[in-house]
Amino acid sequence: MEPEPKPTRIQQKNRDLILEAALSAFSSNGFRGATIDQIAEAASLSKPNVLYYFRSKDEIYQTLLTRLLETWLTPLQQLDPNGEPLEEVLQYVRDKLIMSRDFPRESRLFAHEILEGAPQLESILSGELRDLVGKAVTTLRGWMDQGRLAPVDPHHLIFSIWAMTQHYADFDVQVRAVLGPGHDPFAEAGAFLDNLYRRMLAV
Amino acid sequence: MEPEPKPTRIQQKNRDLILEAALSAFSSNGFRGATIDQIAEAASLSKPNVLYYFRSKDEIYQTLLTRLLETWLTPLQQLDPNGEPLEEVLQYVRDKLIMSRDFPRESRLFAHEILEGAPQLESILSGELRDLVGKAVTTLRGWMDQGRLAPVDPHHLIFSIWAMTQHYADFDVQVRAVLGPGHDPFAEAGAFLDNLYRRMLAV
DNA sequence: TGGATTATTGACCAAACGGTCAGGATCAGG
DNA sequence: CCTGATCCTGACCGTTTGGTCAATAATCCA
Repeated sequence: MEPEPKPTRIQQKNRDLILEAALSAFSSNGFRGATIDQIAEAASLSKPNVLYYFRSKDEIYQTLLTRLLETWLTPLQQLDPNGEPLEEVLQYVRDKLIMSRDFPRESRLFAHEILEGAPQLESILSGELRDLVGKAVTTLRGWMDQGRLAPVDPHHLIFSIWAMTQHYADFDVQVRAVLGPGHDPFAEAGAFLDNLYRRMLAV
Repeated sequence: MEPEPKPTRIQQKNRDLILEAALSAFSSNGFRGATIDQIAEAASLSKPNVLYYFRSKDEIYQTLLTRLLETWLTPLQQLDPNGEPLEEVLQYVRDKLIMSRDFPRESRLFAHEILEGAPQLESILSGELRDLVGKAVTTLRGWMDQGRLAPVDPHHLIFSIWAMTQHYADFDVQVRAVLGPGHDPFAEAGAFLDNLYRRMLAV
């Protein structure tokens, strides 16, 4: 095993700077579209200096992706089997919409990765993610069997929540262009989705 | 005005070949991720030959995008104000889901473009598209005012349909990874969405 | 069939890109 | 204040990429 020395103060700061800059770059241009120069400039570092902290562009991307994945999946884990079914689902929808509003770059980063066939995430998708979703599906199906939630396909219920909440981050330009000025997409979406899932899931 | 000579047989064939190859390349790698060599190989042409038919990579992309946009927006225009409200909406959902199933590359091409801020489409989004959506919104609102459809925000109703149907094309890898083998995502989604919009919109 | 038009390509170019390296600046600890 | 470790950079390298061009091949039509 390698000693794995603890990072110095400067290392901490610069690694964070780089990852922050990389998040912006990768999320708006995809992996291939983003350049190290771009990241370096956004982080106010020289290109060789960026490559002093990360061995390659790939390593920056990989680090960013895995570091963000956990955060991204947290809300789904908070679905409480002992809670009030409808309220639990609505809370999940709210959480996901808030994440789209407050962390649109993260959402777009994952969107890019999946769109391009998820070369880095494939194993996680059909591993950790599948298990996590599996648990949620069991919980949801339990509620439906008990007659506390209208019976719908639980997998597709989850997909629908992902699709509709992330849409407001990933397709933000389109949403705003179509709505025109004088709209607050996220506020309106909050009300719309609350109503939608109440109607769909109320027994 | 330029004479604009009519294309020869060979021009017709090779332009189509190139656009077909470009659709595959751009949809799976985005604009920057795709290369002219890649397109040339997929079209079984040499790179200079590709550039003989299109002046630049940009021109290929632009041509592809505008040529596909009309097809992409057709279903929304078919919303008939004189039809049965619920049935009209359900038909639109069905049409959009079929397009996701049969033309996933087109869906991903647009997804990439919007994700990256829609540099080429911005004017269309807040022009033609906004108008088109505006008409549909008027129709929907009319139905709701007449009490023939449950009252929901028409704009976000349309967004929800886009989000949920295109999700199955754009996030195909994720959907399949989470579902595991032995599933037909599009068939299941068809039933799920039919039920969803019935429950949401029934008076 | 001949000559003009159209189609095709190998060789090439400049810019952008990911990455390396030797050497100098800075910093932390004794 | 010295010394070793960490930090930083200008110059450089090989490759990829978008695009050009002169020359050759195929096609068309009078």
